[in-house]
Amino acid sequence: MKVTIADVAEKAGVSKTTVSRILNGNHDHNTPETIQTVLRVVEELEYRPNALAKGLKSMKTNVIGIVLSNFRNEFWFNVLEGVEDTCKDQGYNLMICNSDGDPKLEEQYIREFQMRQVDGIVINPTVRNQRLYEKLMEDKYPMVVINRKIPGLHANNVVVDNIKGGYLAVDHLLDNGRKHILAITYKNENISTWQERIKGYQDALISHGLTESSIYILEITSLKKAPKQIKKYLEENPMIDAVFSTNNMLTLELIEALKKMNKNVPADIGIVSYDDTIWAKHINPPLTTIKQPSYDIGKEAAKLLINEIRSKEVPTIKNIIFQPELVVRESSEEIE
Amino acid sequence: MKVTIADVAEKAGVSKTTVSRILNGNHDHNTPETIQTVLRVVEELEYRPNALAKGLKSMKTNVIGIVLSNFRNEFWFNVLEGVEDTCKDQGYNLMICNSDGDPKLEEQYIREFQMRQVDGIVINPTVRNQRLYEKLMEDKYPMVVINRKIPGLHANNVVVDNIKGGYLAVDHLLDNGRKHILAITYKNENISTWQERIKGYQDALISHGLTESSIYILEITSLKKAPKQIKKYLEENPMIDAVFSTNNMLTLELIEALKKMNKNVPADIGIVSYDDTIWAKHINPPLTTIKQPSYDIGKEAAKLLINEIRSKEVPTIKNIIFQPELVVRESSEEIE
DNA sequence: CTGAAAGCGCTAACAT
DNA sequence: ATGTTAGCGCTTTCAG
Repeated sequence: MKVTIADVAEKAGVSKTTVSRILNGNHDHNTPETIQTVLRVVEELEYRPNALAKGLKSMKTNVIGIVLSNFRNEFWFNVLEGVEDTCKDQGYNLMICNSDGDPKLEEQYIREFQMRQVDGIVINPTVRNQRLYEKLMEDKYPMVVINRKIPGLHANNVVVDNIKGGYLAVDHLLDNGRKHILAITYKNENISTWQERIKGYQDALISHGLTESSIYILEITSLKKAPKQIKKYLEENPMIDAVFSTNNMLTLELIEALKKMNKNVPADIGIVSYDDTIWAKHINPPLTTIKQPSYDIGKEAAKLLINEIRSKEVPTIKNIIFQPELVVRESSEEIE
Repeated sequence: MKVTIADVAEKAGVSKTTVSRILNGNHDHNTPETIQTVLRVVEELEYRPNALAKGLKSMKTNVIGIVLSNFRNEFWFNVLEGVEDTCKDQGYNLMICNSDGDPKLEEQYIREFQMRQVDGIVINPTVRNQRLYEKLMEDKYPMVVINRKIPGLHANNVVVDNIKGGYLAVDHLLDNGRKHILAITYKNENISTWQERIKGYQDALISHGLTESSIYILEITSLKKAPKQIKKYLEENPMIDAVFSTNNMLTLELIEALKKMNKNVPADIGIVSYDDTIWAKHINPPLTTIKQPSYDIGKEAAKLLINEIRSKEVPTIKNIIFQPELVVRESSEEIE
């Protein structure tokens, strides 16, 4: 049978109140002997407080929920690691789920988090549940939005400067003599990240004196079909001499396509990819990438959230923007 | 303010019991009108049952915990995806944490899970908390051990046949004309996985008529130092013409080392790696790998666990062994 | 310095 | 067909 606080109290010959107080560090006014006894009995009985009962009273669970949109990308694991580390340090546990980009699922998971009295949530939003997001804000439910921005929502936000990322990538390619740069994106969703990366792409073109006619954008809708789509596009646009890939999984498919076309990287086509994954430098040729501080994103997001949860007054909304970084390798090498 | 079942009951003009019954589907004996009214009020008030209170009564939380030992390996993400999918289907939520191979942390996390009344746990054990594991079994705490075996523990277990994996890899290399095969392992822990893979390696050597003198094993203790360690070993043992890498992250370092030594793969050194990661086929050259059904491991483990949680009688302990698969690519190509 | 008692939100006998 | 009541295990006034 489960041992409860009553069992401890009885065996120690004190009241539940006393046990509770001692276990929660409110023993300013307890006899050292009482404390000793209680702690000993707790040991003997291997008493573990029931967090459910505790939470029911205090309405705090010390659990935070995180809704991701994807379990397939290394990026998210680094983010998770950051969140986990912070949670561990601060005494929180993590409930994790994956909306898989589905707004229905996202809503369901958030509801479940709320029912479970999760203290707050970190979310990479599908950006398709505007009413829900607004409701959460109205209810002052502690929340941190990561990676994407929700248009018109004044919420805690931890993102990377994606315009900058796109700019860095394309500016670098142009500097290295590339003239006709194709940008490829994954999934046609209303998602700020790749739109901003494309914005950066365009900014770079403009700042190098290029015009609209130099804009080449290909939207990939499915990873499986990607190699074919890319191949087709490159055949139809033979002037392309570089590709800016806004997604690291997509880059692998791009390379596949180029291999099939017998195109050489970087001689024929230069590449800059997004996210400095563990394999980026081992690919042939080693990839130039835009590196995002994924671990720090997770770490900061969790800190921000826990801060908001703990603060008594209404906390100020914070907007943290991390800077991406260009990591130069062979795939974007200079051509004359 | 939070709306509770009492608020709903009052506004609907019925008792809490009635609301509870209707919300939980026990409305065999309720007037259709009552049901209507209650559901309407629930809508209006946006009532969400408090899972904490519910759990406190029923001593079931519909949460399962999972303790991983690592967030850095793609393998685990696939496992997680499998677990998640099953949980979603079965109405469970997931609490995830990362022991990082540290037995202290592992113990702490399991304790927290228990305090939170998590219904059961899936664990990739550090295999260093024997007493704890035994205690969990004695307490009949629903548990499924994945990926590794805990010596002497008769627990639910979902693993891949690692001996087979090692055998497949090395048998293949020998068939393709390799004579001196080095096996590299990561971390010197008491861990069944790589020990078994090494066992398979040895079995393959023996079945090809080779003796102890053909055994080459290198234990890497740190990923960072791996390239140097490997380089040194290969220089000291120039007869080596193939490497069986028991860990996919290690393979990347191996390739790094070979690159520095100007060794050609597969001409000079053949490679078989473990885990068919997304990048394996995009590496130069494309890697021959041992593929593990990681998603299915997660899926089965979760099913097994939920089964045990739900079964009334004492459930039989199950031991599921998945078979690995050899995926042949260029890195292990035949030599004369 | 310690205890009694109320109550967090919900469910489930046990009435009616 | 519905309501009353007694807890689940814990914290927290309020009293002593």
